[in-house]
Amino acid sequence: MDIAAVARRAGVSTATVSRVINSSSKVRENTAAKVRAAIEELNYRPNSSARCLRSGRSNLFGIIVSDIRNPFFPDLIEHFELLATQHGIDVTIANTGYNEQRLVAAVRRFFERGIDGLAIFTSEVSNATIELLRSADVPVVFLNQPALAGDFRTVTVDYIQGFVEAIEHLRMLGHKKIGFLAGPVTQNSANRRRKAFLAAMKACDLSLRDEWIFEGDHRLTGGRFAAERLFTMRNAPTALVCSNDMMAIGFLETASRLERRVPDEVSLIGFDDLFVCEVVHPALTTLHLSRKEIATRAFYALQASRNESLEHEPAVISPYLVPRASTGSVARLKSKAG
Amino acid sequence: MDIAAVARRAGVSTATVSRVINSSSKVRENTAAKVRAAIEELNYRPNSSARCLRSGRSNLFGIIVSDIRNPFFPDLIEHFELLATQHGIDVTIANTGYNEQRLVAAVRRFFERGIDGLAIFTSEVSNATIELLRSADVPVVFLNQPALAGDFRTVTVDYIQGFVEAIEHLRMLGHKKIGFLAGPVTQNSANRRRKAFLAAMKACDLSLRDEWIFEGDHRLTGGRFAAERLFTMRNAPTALVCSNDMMAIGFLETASRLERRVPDEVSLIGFDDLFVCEVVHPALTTLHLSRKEIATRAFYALQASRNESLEHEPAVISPYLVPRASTGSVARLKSKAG
DNA sequence: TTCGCAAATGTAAAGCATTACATTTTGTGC
DNA sequence: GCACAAAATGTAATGCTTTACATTTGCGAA
Repeated sequence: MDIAAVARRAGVSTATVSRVINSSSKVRENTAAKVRAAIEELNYRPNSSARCLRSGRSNLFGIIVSDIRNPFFPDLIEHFELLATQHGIDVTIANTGYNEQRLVAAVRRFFERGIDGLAIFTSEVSNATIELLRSADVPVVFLNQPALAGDFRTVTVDYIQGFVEAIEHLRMLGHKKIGFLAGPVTQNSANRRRKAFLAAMKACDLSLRDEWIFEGDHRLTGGRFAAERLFTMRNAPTALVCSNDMMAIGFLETASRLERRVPDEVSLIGFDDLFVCEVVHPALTTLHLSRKEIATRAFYALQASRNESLEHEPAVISPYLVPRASTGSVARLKSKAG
Repeated sequence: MDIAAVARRAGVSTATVSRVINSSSKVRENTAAKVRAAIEELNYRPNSSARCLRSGRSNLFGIIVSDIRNPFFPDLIEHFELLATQHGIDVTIANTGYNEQRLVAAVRRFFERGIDGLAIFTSEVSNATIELLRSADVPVVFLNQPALAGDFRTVTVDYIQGFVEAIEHLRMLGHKKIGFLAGPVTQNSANRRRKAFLAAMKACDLSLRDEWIFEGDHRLTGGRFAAERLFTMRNAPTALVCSNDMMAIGFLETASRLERRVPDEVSLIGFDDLFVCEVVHPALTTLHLSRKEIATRAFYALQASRNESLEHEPAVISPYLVPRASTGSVARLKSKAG
């Protein structure tokens, strides 16, 4: 059941069979039909190792995420995979668990397999990794690494605009003491969010105290710790914006355990809009970030790289606020306190 | 940067280099060291297409899940991938979205890539698919397809035992009118859960009315609809066991929207123990199903197949009850009603 | 009918690692 | 120092497809 068998059966050469399979050059319709019939009858499937070895193309895209347990990423994966499959491209996935070592290992493995494109949806990207990526001649697209836009394609999120929207929303509700639950300093994507938040606060003419910035880890745990801290500090912020939903959800969980009420005691805003936001209590106000759009932009960026179409306009995604029950008027809060 | 370059640099033949890489036969330590040095210096990485083509081994396992958005599966994937990586095996993932077509397509693609093992964590498995799997000589392991245990390795969940535990728990709380929110009839795994629930009810000497069985889809939606039905029916069950957590969570969401109280008006039990169970309101009582154990058993089943070790004992996983806030005493319920 | 050109098809090399088999080296016992 | 078995290494074929280049076919014009 190799290509030679098909060729014999169809009474043509292997080259012709190959041409039919790849539609790489014209074959008379008559001949093509015979070949297709033979393929069908023998139930032939080309061996992708051989194809990849010979042609240098694998028809395989790699996608690397930092935390597959964060529902943000499965969404991203699903959209990306669907799109790729529609284009006849396979996708292979790696999860780093926020670990740079695992990222490098994954990149190596992918390169050995000769992937044709690589989407990196993680933030822990060291210089060594960048070098590694540069050395291989493979199209790469990053999420939220605008600093790399010179060398690689990028899809970035307009965090500032998103945070401004969140802060405006809180201000309308009367909040002035707004805190931020940040991601780990070791991740440059988390740092971008942090900086964007500061910039947004400045843009909104609000001042931010150092002790209103809480350090987190982008997982549930980070939110849990932050809640314990916030509810025991004096002069706590009346509203907290979180760097992602997972932490906001962890915050809610602990708040509920401590019998503290959101938004009555503190208003909370997340980031991402995971499906869980609708089912937690109270439903979480958050900034929606479209996974479909990110996946689509990333995918086409890779396709464009492959086709040497060199227009290099970085895609920018705008999040937007989805108001739910976790944010409330500061007046209500004060009346309770007083 | 092919193997010949390494061989030249180390002053040996390509065969020797290959032997060092694969530790396939003895090489004098002295020689091996030279080879390793050459590999290091040239930063050589073997081309996996060539290896796979020649050896017939790809060092690649495939894993297919039915719904990557259901947090159950990312957990499974993470554990499986971690284990595989530790054993030097790559993992490639496909998501079917409960669609049999996509399952078949994924299997085909995987076979073309010459995967060495395939873990199928989906339930929509048709006979045509079984045939396809049988025709290829690749180790396969299924989750919850005990009917296939004759032909393939399987990991199964002891649903009956799990449901008995859930029902006993409810009975202790005084419930006798217990309903079931089932998964789609088109999935045989869902059917197994349904049958197991019926068996468990019988084992507990409880009777079950037909109208207390709700049809769902194993996603949030199914739970939402079920809640709307249950809260408007007369003679509704006082407790509801769900075929999975996603539906239970959808149920909670709609209950909250309808301002109906769980467990005051109805007790709710889920299945899986997703991370969200702790953060929804009320926290969801559920049956914990260990993803780590499933992943581990499945992985070693594949490894065993590869090594021709033919002991064929199907692994059985026992879920256990995790009581949380969504189940309550029926007395409390009656006092409210009365 | 014949010529010439473009289109279609065929031939065979190449891509890179593994491995059966052949050959050389090493080490042991005398 | 020699013979011989065992261990280490080398040679070259092999896996399957793609593709550069060579050849044949088809077709319109003369």
